[in-house]
Amino acid sequence: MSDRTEQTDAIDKLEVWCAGEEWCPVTTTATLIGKKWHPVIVHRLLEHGPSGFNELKENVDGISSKVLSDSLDDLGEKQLVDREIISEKPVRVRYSLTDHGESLKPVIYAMRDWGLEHITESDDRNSSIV
Amino acid sequence: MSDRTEQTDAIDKLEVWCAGEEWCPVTTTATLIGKKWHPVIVHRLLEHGPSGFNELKENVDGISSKVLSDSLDDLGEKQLVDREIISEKPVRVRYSLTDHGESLKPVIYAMRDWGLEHITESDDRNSSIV
DNA sequence: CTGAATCCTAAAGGATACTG
DNA sequence: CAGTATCCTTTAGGATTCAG
Repeated sequence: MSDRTEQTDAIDKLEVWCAGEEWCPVTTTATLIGKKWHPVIVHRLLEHGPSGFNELKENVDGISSKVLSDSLDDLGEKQLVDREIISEKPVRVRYSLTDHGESLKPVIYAMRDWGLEHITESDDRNSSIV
Repeated sequence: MSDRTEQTDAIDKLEVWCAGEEWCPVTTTATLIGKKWHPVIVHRLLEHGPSGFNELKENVDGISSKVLSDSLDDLGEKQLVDREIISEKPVRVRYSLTDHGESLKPVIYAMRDWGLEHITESDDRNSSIV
């Protein structure tokens, strides 16, 4: 209902965070996804689409319930991820990216691409990425 | 001299970090620049080119000496930033991006672009990015 | 000017167990 | 299935001071 209000709050927080300088767009983004698991979670949601809790946990791999839960809360507050209850009994939930979250695609994919290139570099030492 | 060795070490660390899964390129990148100030530091070096310590500190703005120093050490270990002493007396140092660090440009710029778009949204509430 | 050394606090992350 | 609740450890970050 009052999702406009919540969003405004989130944006206010950002402005505070970026104060001290003629605010920095890089910092803005870093603040949102600069947690250990955030980029991976967003990536998995981009790749696999809307997912249940445990499904997501499997895909992320290595994350504990608590941390995943915390991370999803945080991503929710930041309007990047949406949580939808799709069944009461048994409880079934579906996490998906909001439009806002979806818009991070270029960032996440840039990260993915960089990772791809630079790990390859170690396997394939003679590749000349230069 | 043995910079090849150091680089191999850094990459080994990454591989360890990414173990537990058929390694994840997103995580790889997140591990490297997923610290509070790392993206900003790299960004400033991209924008302003090679910089002295205090110059960099000014450009980053809001960071303490200790944290900047720690961050630069870390970025150095990861072969993203190079440190060069250009004068002994008085001590003058120049930090610059390695090729490796320079290659992060698309990632950092993707972050910057996202930040630009999504803060504008708050100033200019009626803009329809949709 | 360029940091290193200390000390401290807050926050993030993780292990484990349990619940509706 | 989808979490919460605890508890604990680690680490990041920050303030301040000192030094080459």
